[in-house]
Amino acid sequence: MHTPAFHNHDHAHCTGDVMARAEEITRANGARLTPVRRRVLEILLEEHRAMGAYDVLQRLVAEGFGNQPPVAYRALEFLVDQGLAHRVRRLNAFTACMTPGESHAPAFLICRQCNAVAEAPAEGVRAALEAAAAELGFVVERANLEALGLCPKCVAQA
Amino acid sequence: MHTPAFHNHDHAHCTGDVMARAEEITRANGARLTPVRRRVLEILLEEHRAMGAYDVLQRLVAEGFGNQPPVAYRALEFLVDQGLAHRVRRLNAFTACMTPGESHAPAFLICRQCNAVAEAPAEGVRAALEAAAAELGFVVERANLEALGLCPKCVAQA
DNA sequence: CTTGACCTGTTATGATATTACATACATAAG
DNA sequence: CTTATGTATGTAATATCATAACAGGTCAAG
Repeated sequence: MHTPAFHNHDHAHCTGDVMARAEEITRANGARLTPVRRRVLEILLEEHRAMGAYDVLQRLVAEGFGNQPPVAYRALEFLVDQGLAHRVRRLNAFTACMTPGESHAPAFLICRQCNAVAEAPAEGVRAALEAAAAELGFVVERANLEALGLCPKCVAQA
Repeated sequence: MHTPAFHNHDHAHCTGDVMARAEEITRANGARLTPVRRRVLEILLEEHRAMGAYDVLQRLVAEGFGNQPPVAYRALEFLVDQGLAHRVRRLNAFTACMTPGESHAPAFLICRQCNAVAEAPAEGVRAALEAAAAELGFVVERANLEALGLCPKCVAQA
């Protein structure tokens, strides 16, 4: 499961918003939100969880798109490049970005008990990371911030 | 290449130190630093860079250890569990930890130009991450902090 | 010296990701 | 309108990374 912050929300509404933002962003970047790409983003939003490339591919096949891995990987890579999706490396998976265009470098909180994944706002974390990098003269362009631990529910149980 | 902080240092010396610390740490944890495990750690220290499991395996084979992937993966997993090595997910690779036993949750700085990897001290980053997680009631146990960007040399060139 | 826990080796397979090339489509220049 | 150009898609083949399952070996405690 992928929740924006371990609580419920108006799902259909947020999906519509994000797709609209996606249109704007890609247009602004001079990129094309083609059918496969759009569909992959919709799938990520619908499923609302971290999905493997092959999971996405299965859905695409069922809808008549190409059935080879590159079809999924290319669309996913495009979405990540546009800031519309994120790659969660710990899970070999991808999720739709819930706040495209805004504060980037979110942190992902992954529950080792129930596998829930939440996207946490991480401006402060990014700032700290850039500061630490700057100490060494390193310029950060992108970051993967992933934490493994226990979500609120599983903390309560334990 | 894996450098501790994008600059030179006394390599043989740091390797010896780390091995000694490794002995202490595993003994303290009631774990056994067996020949394969010790050798894998030495290999990581010698090569001084992020190595894939299969790279490590090749070295092991050449030295008469088992030649199947689990041999490498198990030793590497052990070292990671003991805090003697880190997994860099972005590279599907592992590196020896340069400061075992100390401040953990280092951040990795990966140069997209020359592929150098540096381990940066990241207490501040970890603190910020834990704070952000705490906001959502999430308890962080482990974290992968990986930044992609440009190292000092490559910044200078550009 | 036997038991139980853990470590190692091996087989087999699964899961993830990319390279290379062919085809199709969009856009803009002629 | 046609052609040239860049970009996107489809497909085959393969590379790379990782784990499950089981057999045999080692070691220390009782």
